[in-house]
Amino acid sequence: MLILKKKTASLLAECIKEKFGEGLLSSDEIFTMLEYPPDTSMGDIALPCFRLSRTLRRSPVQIAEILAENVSCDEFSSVSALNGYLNFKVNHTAFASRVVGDVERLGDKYGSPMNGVGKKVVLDYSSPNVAKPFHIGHLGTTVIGHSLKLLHEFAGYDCFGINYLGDWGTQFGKLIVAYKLWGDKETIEKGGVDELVKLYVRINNEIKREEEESLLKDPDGKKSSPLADESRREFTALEHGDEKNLELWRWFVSVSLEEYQKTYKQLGIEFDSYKGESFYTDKMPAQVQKLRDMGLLEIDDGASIVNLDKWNMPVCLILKRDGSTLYPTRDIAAAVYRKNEYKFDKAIYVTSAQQSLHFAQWFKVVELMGYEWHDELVHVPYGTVSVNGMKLATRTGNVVLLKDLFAEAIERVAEITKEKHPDPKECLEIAEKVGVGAVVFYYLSNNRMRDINFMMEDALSFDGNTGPYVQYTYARTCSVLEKADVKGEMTDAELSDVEFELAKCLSVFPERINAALADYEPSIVTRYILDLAAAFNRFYHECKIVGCEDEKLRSSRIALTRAANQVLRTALHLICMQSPEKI
RNA sequence: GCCUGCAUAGUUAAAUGGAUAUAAUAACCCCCUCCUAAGGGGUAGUUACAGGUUCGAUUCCUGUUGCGGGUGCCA
Repeated sequence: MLILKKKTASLLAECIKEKFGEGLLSSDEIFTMLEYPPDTSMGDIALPCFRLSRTLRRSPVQIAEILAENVSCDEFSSVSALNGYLNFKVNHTAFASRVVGDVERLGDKYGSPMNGVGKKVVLDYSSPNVAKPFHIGHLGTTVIGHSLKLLHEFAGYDCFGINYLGDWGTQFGKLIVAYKLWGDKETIEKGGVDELVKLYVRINNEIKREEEESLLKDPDGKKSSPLADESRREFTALEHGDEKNLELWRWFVSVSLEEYQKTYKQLGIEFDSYKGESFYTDKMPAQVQKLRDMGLLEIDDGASIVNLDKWNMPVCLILKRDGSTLYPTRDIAAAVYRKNEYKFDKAIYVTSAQQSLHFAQWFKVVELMGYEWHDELVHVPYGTVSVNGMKLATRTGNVVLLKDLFAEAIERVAEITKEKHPDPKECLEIAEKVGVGAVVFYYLSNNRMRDINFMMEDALSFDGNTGPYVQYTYARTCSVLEKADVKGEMTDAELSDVEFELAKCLSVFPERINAALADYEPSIVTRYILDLAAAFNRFYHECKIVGCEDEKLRSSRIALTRAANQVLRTALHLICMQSPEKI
């Protein structure tokens, strides 16, 4: 469709030159004015002539009429004027042949803009905190991040996915203390992260209790807790390389990671690096020193800050009063390390929109430090998740673990699947793809900036605009192709509207991919998939494919089905979904 | 206070400044002797408010209201 639009634009530019005079409008200008009519009965491509009215000094209606009479080409079956719009109807058969031919020729590269070749992108996403629950709140960064990675790979970029694990900080002091007091190796090896979380929650409660007690004893004094003090000591020991604590820490990390891997595996996600916060601890002092040397640091109330008044932002804290580092410090050090190590052309950070200010601040600091690559840093924020209308809160227990969510989805799907697929192994395989896919699809349907209210019933439903619907459609294309007697290729058989609409939908895929990349917006792909699935299903219902008696038409229809199959598979992959051949 | 995001059928969501604002869902009604009914078709129902820019505004600007987030020693 893109090519046709370009061709239309140059055709129009020439015609305008001829009828209205030299140098009025370039082909590129006209191209941006072309659009798709809301109703296909009007046409397939349209040029609104209102803006032309001033430069061409005629009424829009007249312009449309003049152009309609003077533009023609064999790609169009008709060119007509209507209310100031110039409408082009595309020749069905020729157009479909070309589109299907493109898909056939390019295969799983069809739709790729290929503008990332030779460039490198690092993506920072998912990044759960070790020994804390991996819950539904992490779904956004995980699937948006991975989808963006896949999209960039599709565009030819060399991609590097980083899971910036929250694997450092005072919580490990607490965990070490809790483990020494109440922990038990076997229980944790068996229970995994859940057991670590239990220990963490328990010690936090204990600390809170101790602090309250201390206040009761001495209402005017500072609250104190021996356990908290002990935790700080243990973390300091860890920082200083205490071998015993290091060993425990490594173990906590590996236990957590092992469990996260299971979820990642269900999603088909692999990371290229798991370098977490701990990795960058020794890389911060150099950056702090650089800030100091450049005179960017100010001491305010004992803390070291970078003043950002000029940019209408609050100060960026670099060092606490006690000299310890903060989140921005680590992010800056990590960015510098990654630039040197991976030589990225773009670094993408996928986090909740709550962190938008934080990113704006440290991006600015990086700029002030004179790193010329500051404009290669991109923050991709997304809206807050709530579940069934309630905010996520560990305290109130409104926390849904990702593994539980997926398990629930898989179980529900299996209920239906087992009727069609009695073999338990096959049933489970399908249920896993469809169950996980349902959740992912539901999440990625939304514009990422919108706050999402995760309604369990909707996320796990199978009707309408859902993951199961599109996967089912994909399986349907597979089933048709399996039954087809010939490979199928486009012929000169006359095509009806539904067939043409399907071809049109296929032709628009590259444009949607471009839009998704430009906006860092996977939901554009998700919505495209729905359009394509709907177009295919209508085609499927109205047209007999393998049973079609006209040999030429059958061949064309099979070819169309194969093209739909290819594009659905490509698109599903780009939003982290599997393409089951049977459902 | 300041900064920032969001506001569309009962509900969840679409709509590069363009034509009659799309879908899904819930409700009602059709379609399996037919390539997978997790499907297709039909009926009914929407742009928070007030201005402005424009030939034209759901879209851009200003203000109001409502909800969310951020705002110096958490990440």
